Amino acid sequence: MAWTDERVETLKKLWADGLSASQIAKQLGGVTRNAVIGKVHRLGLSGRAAPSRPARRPAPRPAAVRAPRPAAAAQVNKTARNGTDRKELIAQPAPAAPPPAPVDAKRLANGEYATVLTLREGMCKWPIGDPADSQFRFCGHPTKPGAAYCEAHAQQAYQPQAKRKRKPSDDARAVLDSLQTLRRANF
DNA sequence: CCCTGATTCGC
DNA sequence: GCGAATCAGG
Repeated sequence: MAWTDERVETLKKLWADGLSASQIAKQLGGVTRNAVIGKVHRLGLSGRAAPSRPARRPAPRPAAVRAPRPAAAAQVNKTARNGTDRKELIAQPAPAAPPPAPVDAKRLANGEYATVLTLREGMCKWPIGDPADSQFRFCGHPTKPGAAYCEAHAQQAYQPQAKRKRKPSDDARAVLDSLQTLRRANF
């Protein structure tokens, strides 16, 4: 992607607006943040009014002492690095409904609870109780093929990040609720 | 680890 | 001139 007059103007404006090089690169498209920074320097735009952080100016490294860059290794890494740089952000769906209450552990055919020794594929691996306690066991309810947890605990385990945004007081209540649930399960 | 800008140098 | 690789740091 060439630096057309229009793209250069956009670059100048966004840079003056205080956007970071990576943000400008995303907005322009077809360039990396390195390309943007390189262009900024060639245009003589480096050094802005109010960057989020002042750019430090350390002592320049002596070129003669600097280790040579391995060109071959650079080529190998190019694809992966570009893939990382161009990664697009995907909009997150709306938060899910609150998770259901935890389930009681399932008893096995012999009346015991699932332990680390008896837990099998297809059994919910949700831990219940203190792992150091002899009463420690696993949920043990059936899972979908390949799933680590039963439906209820899967919802508990895989909550969207967004819906965890609550008031601190609510978080404290959730902790107390969890402790009471554990007590009920163990004693 | 995420991110920031700065610099070098092969192309 | 361009920008990937790298550096130096928050």
